[in-house]
Amino acid sequence: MKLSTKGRYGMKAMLDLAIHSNEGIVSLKSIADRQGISENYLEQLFAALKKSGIVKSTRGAQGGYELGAKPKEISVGAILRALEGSLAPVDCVMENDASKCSRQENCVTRLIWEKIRDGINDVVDSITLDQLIEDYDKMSSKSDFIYYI
Amino acid sequence: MKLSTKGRYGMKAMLDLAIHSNEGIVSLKSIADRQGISENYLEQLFAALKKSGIVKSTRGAQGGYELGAKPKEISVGAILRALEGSLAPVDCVMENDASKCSRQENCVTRLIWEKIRDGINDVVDSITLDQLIEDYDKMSSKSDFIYYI
DNA sequence: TAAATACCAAGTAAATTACTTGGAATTGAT
DNA sequence: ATCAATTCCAAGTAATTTACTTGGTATTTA
Repeated sequence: MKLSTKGRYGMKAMLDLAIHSNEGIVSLKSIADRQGISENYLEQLFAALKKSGIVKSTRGAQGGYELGAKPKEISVGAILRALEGSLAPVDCVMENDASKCSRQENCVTRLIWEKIRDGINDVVDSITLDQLIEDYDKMSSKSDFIYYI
Repeated sequence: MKLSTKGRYGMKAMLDLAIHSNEGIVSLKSIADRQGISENYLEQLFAALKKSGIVKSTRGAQGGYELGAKPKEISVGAILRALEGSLAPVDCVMENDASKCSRQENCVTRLIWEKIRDGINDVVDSITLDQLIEDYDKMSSKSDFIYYI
């Protein structure tokens, strides 16, 4: 039940992008340098994020990425699902998928998986990027030290 | 963010054990046969369950397993944690662990992981085996078909 | 025209998962 | 006393997944 590096790095990168987006378009190289993530690997993550409309890109020199919507409209859930796929704990309760097993109506353990799925979705969909930016600003103003993302 | 077969099979097996425990001690072979899981693999799962006190064993012929506590006292969370380890989505927010990173105090993404962890724990710790047995009994009485676990 | 960037497809080493194999130890039934 | 049924235990292994890397092409600005 662990997130992969896709979710972890992607979340860090998205927060980094959000925090630096007042400076205009942000290159992957700058995110990679600040966050200590491989730039080539970030490319793959941002391809997925772009496909979901969470970021938009500008090609060419001085190009880079920016948020695809307002921070308030981008949830942690959307980011994680773009990167990790459905957050359902087992395939048989994936939201949209057809891989539902034949036992679906009469399965007791299925009830458990649905509750876990809903619990996770409720949490991640209730947190938006702007809340995290706020958290970051608070930490920045309080601490003398560097404020990690 | 998927459960492994340990969690999935183990949960099924535990429910099977709970439902059949009125018939006395239950052998792994019988669980394996009913649930279509490899008996040898179940052994590994039950070793972990036993270590956590969730089941207790009787060796020798006519031996097997029984619940280590009343169904009401065994939560889905305890079962899943025995089999999968901590349900925290990333290592840095594992409940008991020392692998906390140096940034712990000033990390914004950490706040996300903690909320997800707490959301999952709240759900799984609130479901107990006796509730699932009740669900199973309800399904059994309503449906003409077989009532899967 | 050159540098900086996004975009793309494939390859790969390491780790993890999902088991299997081959036993030894224990116990109840005959 | 023996045998069959069981738990218990340690290793081995094939397949899959993860976490990248490599080696480009396309696009845009300076």
